[in-house]
Amino acid sequence: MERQALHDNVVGHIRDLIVEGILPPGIKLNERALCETLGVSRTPLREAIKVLATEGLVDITPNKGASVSSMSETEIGEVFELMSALEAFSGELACERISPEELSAIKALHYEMLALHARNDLPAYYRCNQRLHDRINEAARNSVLRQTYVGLNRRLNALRFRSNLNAAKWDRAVQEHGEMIKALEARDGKLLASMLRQHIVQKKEIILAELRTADKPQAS
Amino acid sequence: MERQALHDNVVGHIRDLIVEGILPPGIKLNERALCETLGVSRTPLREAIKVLATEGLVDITPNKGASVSSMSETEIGEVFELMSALEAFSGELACERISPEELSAIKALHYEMLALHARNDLPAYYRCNQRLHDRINEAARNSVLRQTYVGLNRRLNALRFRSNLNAAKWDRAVQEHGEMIKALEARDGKLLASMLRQHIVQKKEIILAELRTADKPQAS
DNA sequence: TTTTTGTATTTTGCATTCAATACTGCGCCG
DNA sequence: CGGCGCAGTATTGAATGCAAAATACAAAAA
Repeated sequence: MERQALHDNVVGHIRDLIVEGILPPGIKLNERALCETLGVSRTPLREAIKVLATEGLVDITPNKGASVSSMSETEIGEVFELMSALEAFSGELACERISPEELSAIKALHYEMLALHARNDLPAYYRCNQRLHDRINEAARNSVLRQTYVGLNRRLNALRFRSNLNAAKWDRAVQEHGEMIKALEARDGKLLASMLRQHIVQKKEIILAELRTADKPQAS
Repeated sequence: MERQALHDNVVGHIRDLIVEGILPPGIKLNERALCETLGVSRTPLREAIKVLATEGLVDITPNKGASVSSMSETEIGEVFELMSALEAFSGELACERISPEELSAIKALHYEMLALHARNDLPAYYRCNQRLHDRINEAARNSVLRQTYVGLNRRLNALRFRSNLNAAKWDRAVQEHGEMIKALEARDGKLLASMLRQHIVQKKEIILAELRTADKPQAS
């Protein structure tokens, strides 16, 4: 194993632990414990934590240590809001730049999602959905946009809201996807952009509403 | 001075050196030298470098050290492209959320810019311009958007293209600003967004063209 | 003269060590 | 009985030390 790989691996490893939900939001990161888990000393580990903090996945409190970032409701809303703009912009660019092969791949994913919807397999549907949006983002052919998108997406994934969509909303999301694919095929950038934006805003509303109903009962 | 402040100060300090152009793109960051300049040991310095690398201001080559990031022409174009979307979105949100005071402040900046334009003071105009766009971005009231915007802006500022706009283009930019202010006053989000986007795309074209003419002569 | 190769020096990456701050738990006092 | 203070411990932040890699340089051979 190369020498520098160590540091980057540590970043990637901890990031995975966070995004996979193994390290849930708010949990304290004990340096010593993580060192033993990852088999490295504190120096590279601390470097990794600083990096993850700049990525927004970790919060550092001076002299008190680091913890997995737990976003406030408003911050979650803000991330979704920005995501809506990035998705919309991705869609618009994708309409100009997508290749036939990429379009086919996206259509294939869409059909896969139709199947998963019919089969009522929500987790697989989510994974497929993520991949589809990723493909659109990649089709925009802008690596800076891509980086930004991926970074924000990780912050959201770290929160692990696998919302259990009710049937009506799921149906609607599927239908929206269908229309979005049509717009992409027609290379109608403006239309796709506005649909994607609306789609994400919708998602934001659903998840924020769910967060509120999930928190309130505990308080009462 | 607090204990943790040290690390963050190191990040801020080096970042300033880069954004101010004291450390120009491509230059190698000698750890030992920087340690002496900043009066810290290598540990916090290296942490800072890793952070700056995640911010995109520094490139790290394994076992070879760090250097101030020098973007390719395509990458610069990509950053501008994303900026155009962020500015547009900021404008749209600002139209919904801006306070009368914020609007007044922006109008004041605009008038200041008119004066500077008349006085032909380009550097001051640029600073004012930057502040105006910052204010719009802040008026969008989305801290995540703000963070992303600031980060990208720093990467561009590090490149230090203080382009010496010809009169016609400068006039045009000033006029566009006037129209943008009108749209903001009218709370016409869609209009402001499209204008801002066009404005930044314009800026991108100007700067990329200038980069090409600045590079080609050296090669020939 | 140019290239190549072997060595010395520098520089990077990581581990360890040291200092300072925060937490814990126990006794003491109110 | 409960709150407060103080010692002890743990944990964080930074400096130092050490091994591996890269660079620089010089001498020798083509």
